[in-house]
Amino acid sequence: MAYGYRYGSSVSERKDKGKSLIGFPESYCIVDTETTGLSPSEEHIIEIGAIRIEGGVETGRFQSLIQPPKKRSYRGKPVFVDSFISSLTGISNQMLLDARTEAEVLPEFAAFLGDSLIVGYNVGFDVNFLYDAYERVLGKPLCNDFIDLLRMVKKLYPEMPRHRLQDLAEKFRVDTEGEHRALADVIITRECGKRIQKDILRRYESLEAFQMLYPKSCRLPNPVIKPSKEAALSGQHCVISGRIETISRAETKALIESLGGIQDEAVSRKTSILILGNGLYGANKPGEKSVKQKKAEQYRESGQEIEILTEEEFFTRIRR
DNA sequence: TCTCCTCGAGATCT
DNA sequence: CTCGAGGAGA
Repeated sequence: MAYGYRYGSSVSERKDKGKSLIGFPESYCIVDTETTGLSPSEEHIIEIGAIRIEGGVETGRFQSLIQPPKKRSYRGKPVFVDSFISSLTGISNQMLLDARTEAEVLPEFAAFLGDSLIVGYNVGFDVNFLYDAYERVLGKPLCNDFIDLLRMVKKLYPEMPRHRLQDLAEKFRVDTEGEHRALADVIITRECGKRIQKDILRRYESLEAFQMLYPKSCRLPNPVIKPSKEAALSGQHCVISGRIETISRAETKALIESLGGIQDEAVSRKTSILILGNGLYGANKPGEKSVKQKKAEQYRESGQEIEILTEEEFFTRIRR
C-alpha cells in the first residue's frame, strides 16, 4: 500500500514532501547544498550551508562538509568527487577525506532547521537531496514547505535571457565572492532576495498583489501582525547571563527589541526573563551558577515572576 | 469570474 | 518542476 498507484505506472515518491509556496515570511531558513552531481538517486550531498532568520534577524548559521560514499579508488586514494565538481565548487577529495559523514551531520542539521520554511534558489533541487538523506539517516522524510526564489524571478524578469543565480547576482551587482560553496551561495541568495522583495513592492505596491499572480494554494499568508507573536516579549525586561553562542550581542539586542522586549544589564525587580548563554564569562566555571542566576533565583523565591531559560529554551520560546 | 485539470515546452540545480 | 494555453465545470 505504501507504493500506491497514481494513474498508470507512476508511483508516488517523496510522500509528505512540503509544498512550494510564494511569499516573504519573517522567519525562515535559507538553505543551499553542494552535491556530487545532479541526480538525487545516484549522487550525494557534500556540503550543507544555511542561515536561519527569525523575526527578520539572523539567529544562526550552519555549515558543514559531508563525506559521501566513495565512487572509486585512484592510486590507493578514495575518489569522492569528479574533477568537474571539484573545480566547480573548490571542494577536493582531500577536504572530504577529513569530513564527517551524513550520519553525523544530518541530525545536527535537522535540529538547526527544525520546522522552518526553507528558502533557496531552485530549492526543489536541494529539498529532494535532503529529503532522501533524511529518510536514510533519520528514518523520516523532510516535510518542510519551501519558497523558491527562481519561481518568482521568472515571473518578475521574463526579459532576462537566463535566470541562473549568477545572472541574477550580476543584474543586482551582488558580490559573488566564494560562489559555489554552500554558505557563500546562501549569502548571495539572501542578498538577491532582498532586491527581489524591494522590486515587488515597487512594481506591485504590495506582496499580496504579486501573490495574486499565483494559484491560491501556494500563497503564503503574509507577515500579518499576529498578536500572540508580537506579544512574545512585549514589555518584558530581559537579562543575559554569559554569552549567547549562536548570534552576536548586537543581534540578540535587535531580536529582543523586535519582539517588543527590553534588554537590561542587571537583574532587578523589573526583570521577567533571565537567559543563560551557553558561552561562559571569565570567573564563571562550567556547572557553577552565575551571580545573575543566583540573584534571579533569590527574586523568584520572594515571589517575583521571573523565568530562567537556557539559550535553547529562549529560542524555542520566541519561535512560535 | 474563478478554480482545477491536462498537455507540451523550456530551464535550473551540481 | 513550473508555466501557459485551452477546456470543463461551478
